[in-house]
Amino acid sequence: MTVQESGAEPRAAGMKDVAAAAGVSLGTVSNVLNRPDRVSPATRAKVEAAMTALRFVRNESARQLRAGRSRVLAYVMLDGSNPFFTDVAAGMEDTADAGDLSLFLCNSAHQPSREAAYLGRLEQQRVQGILITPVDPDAPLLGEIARRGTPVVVVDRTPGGTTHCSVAVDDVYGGELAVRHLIEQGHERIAFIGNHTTVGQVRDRRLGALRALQAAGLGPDRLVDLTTTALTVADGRGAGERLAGLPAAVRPTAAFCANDLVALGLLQTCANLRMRVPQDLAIVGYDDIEFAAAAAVPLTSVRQPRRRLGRTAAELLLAEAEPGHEHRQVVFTPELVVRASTLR
Amino acid sequence: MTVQESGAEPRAAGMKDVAAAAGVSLGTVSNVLNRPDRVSPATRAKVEAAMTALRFVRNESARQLRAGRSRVLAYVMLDGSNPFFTDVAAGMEDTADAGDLSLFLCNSAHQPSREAAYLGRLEQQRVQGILITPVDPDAPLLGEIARRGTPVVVVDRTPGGTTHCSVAVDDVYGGELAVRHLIEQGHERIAFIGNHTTVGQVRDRRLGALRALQAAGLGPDRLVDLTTTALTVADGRGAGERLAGLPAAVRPTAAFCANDLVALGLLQTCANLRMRVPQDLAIVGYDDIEFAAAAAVPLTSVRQPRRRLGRTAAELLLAEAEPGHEHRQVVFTPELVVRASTLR
DNA sequence: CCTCCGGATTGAAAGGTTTCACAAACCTGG
DNA sequence: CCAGGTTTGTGAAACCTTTCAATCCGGAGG
Repeated sequence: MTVQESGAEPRAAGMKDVAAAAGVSLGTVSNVLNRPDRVSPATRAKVEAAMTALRFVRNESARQLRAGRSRVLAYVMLDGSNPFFTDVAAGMEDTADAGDLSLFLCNSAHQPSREAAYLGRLEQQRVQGILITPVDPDAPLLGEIARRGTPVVVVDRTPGGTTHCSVAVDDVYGGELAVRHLIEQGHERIAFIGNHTTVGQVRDRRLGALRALQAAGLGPDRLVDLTTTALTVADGRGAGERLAGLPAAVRPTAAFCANDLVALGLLQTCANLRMRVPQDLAIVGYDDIEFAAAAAVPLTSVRQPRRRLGRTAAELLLAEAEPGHEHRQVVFTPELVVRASTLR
Repeated sequence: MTVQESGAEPRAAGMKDVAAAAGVSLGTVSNVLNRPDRVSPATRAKVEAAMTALRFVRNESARQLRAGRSRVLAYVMLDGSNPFFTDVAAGMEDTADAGDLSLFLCNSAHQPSREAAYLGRLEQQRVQGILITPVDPDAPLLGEIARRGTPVVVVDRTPGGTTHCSVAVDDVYGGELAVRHLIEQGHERIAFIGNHTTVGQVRDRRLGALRALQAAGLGPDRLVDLTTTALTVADGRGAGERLAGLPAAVRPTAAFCANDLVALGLLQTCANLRMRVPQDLAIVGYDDIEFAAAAAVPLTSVRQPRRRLGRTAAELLLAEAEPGHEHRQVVFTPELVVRASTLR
C-alpha cells in the first residue's frame, strides 16, 4: 500500500523549517520575504525553492502580533442587500488595493447587536481601521473604539461629535434638488415616502424637501408624509397603496421617495393599479442605484457619488495613521439624474 | 494647560498590565478570560475591574498564533453587487453566528487576480475555512489551498474533482423548468440569453433548456442563442435590442435569461421599444432576486434556495474540522416562480 | 498535630514572525 | 597588502496569549 498523498500533514512549515531546509538562518528567510534586495540572488533562490517545496504559508497572525497592526480594513455596512452599500464598498476596495490592504465586509443588517459583535471582533483583530455606516451614528461605542486606538471613519452619516472622520453626502441639498425639480414640473402637492422619524438621513432629505417648497413660496402642508417602517421595496409598495387610497382632492401628483428601493416598490404598485407614471404620479427616488435606470419607467433619482464616497472614506482612514492628524468631515454634493419618471 | 484626553496613548494595555494592576499573575488573567469558573469571584472581580480601567482589548493575533486557527470564516463572492450572492452570504451568517464565528466577505468581482489575492490573504490569516464562488471552479489554486490545510467549500458551482465539498443548485433542472413552462404557454421559438460559452453555470441552464425542447418533441434549432459577455442589466438591454432587430419570421416569442439582471435589462428594452410583455415577448429570469418580483411586469423566475445554500455551505465547512470527514457534493433543487411576465 | 485533598493561583514555555545590532565576507583604492 | 566601506548573513529579543505542570493554602479527617 502506497502512502496517501492526502494523509494527515505532519505540521504546517514555518520560517524555521524553511531556514533549516535552505541551510540559512531565520533572519535571512525573513529578509527574503520583507527586503529581498538585501539578499544575494543565489541565497534568495535557495530560500524560495525551500518555501515552495515545503508549501510554506506565511503566518499572518504572528506577523500582526509583531507588527501590532494588521493589513486589513473593514467596512461594517448597514445593509448588504442594498446595492448602494456594495457600490460604496467597491470604492473602498479601490483604495485598499492601491495600499496593498485587504478589505473585509461585514453586514450588520440594521441590527445593533450584530454591529456591536462585529466591532468587537474587528477591534480584537487589530484591524488597521474600521469604516462603518452605523445603525446609530451617535452610539458611544464608536467613540470608545476610536479612543482605544482603532481609527474609525463614519460613512454616509455625520456623527454629532468629532471623535472621528466622516464622509457623507449633503442630504438636505439632495432633498431640495428633488423637490425643486418636481415643483418646476408643475407639481404642488408632493408625497414624501420614508421613515424620517427614525433615520437622520431621511430626516435631512425631508428637510430639504421643505426648503424647496418654502423657496417656491409653498407652505409645508404641501408635503404629504407617508411614513414607512423601513426603506424596502415592500415598504414602497405599501405606501403606494395608501397613496392610491387617498381622495383625489388631496392626493399628491408627485412622490419623493427616501430611496430607490421604495421608489421601485411604488412604481410597481402604480403599474398594478394602472396609474401612469409620470402622468398620474411623478416619482423621484434617491441613490440612483443601477436598478433605477433599469426600471420599466426609468427613475429620476438623486445620485450620490457612491464609489467616490467609499474611496474617500478609505483614504481618510489611511490618513489617520499619520502623526498630526485632524479629523475631517467631508461632505459631497449629490446631483439629480432626470429620467422618464418625472418628465411628462 | 490641562492634559489633553486625546493625547497619544502610552501603549495599548495587555494582559500583563492587567495582571499587574489587579495584583495577580498572568495565568489568572487568562483564566478569567477563558475559564471564569476556575477563578474565585473576588479575584475575578478585581481582574475585571482592572480590565475596564485599562481599556483592555484582547489581542486576537496572539490568540490565533497560539491556537493555530482563527475564529473567522470567509466568503469570497463572485459579484458583490449581485443580490443573489449577498443573500447567500446572509445564510452563511446564520450558521456562523450560531457557532460564534465571524464571517468576512470578500468580493472578487469576477477578477481572477483579485480572487487569488484574497485567497492568499485568507490563507495567511489562517481563517478557519473558505467559502467561495470561484471564477473558475477547476482552478488548481483551490485544491492547493485545501491540501495545505484550509478547508474550502465551493458554493453554487460543482467542481470537477472532489478535493472539497460543494453546494450547488441543479442548473440543468432549473433550465428545464423554465423552458418547459414556456412551452406549456405555447411558445415554440425561444431565445436563450447569456454567456454559456464561458460560465459552466449558464451552460447547464442552457442544457436544461435543450432537454425541455427535446422532451416536447421540438428540435434544438428552436433555441435562439443571444450570447452576452457578462450577466448584467446592460447585457440584457443589449440582447433586447438585438432580439428586437430580428425579422419577425425568426424572432422568438419568449426569452429565457441566464439571470434576473439580464431579464430586467431585457424588460426595460421591451418597455422602450413598446414590446408588450408577455404578449409580444414572454420572459423568464433566473435567481428570483428581490427586484424580480418588484419589476414593472413581475418576472417569472427560477428560484434557488439562496439562504439555505449559504447555510448549508457554512455547515459543510464546519464539518470539515471533524476527524473522519468525507467531502460531500450537495445539490439543491430549484423551483419555478410564475409571475406576470409569462402569463398571457 | 500531621497528612492529604482539592480548589485557587502561579510561572514558564511555546507559538511564528520581525527587527536590529552585530559579525563576516567581500570589494575599492591607496 | 591594508584601511575603510559596503554588502550579506546571523542570533537573540520581543510581540501577547494560552496551556499545563507545579505550587500554595486552608480545611477535613485521622
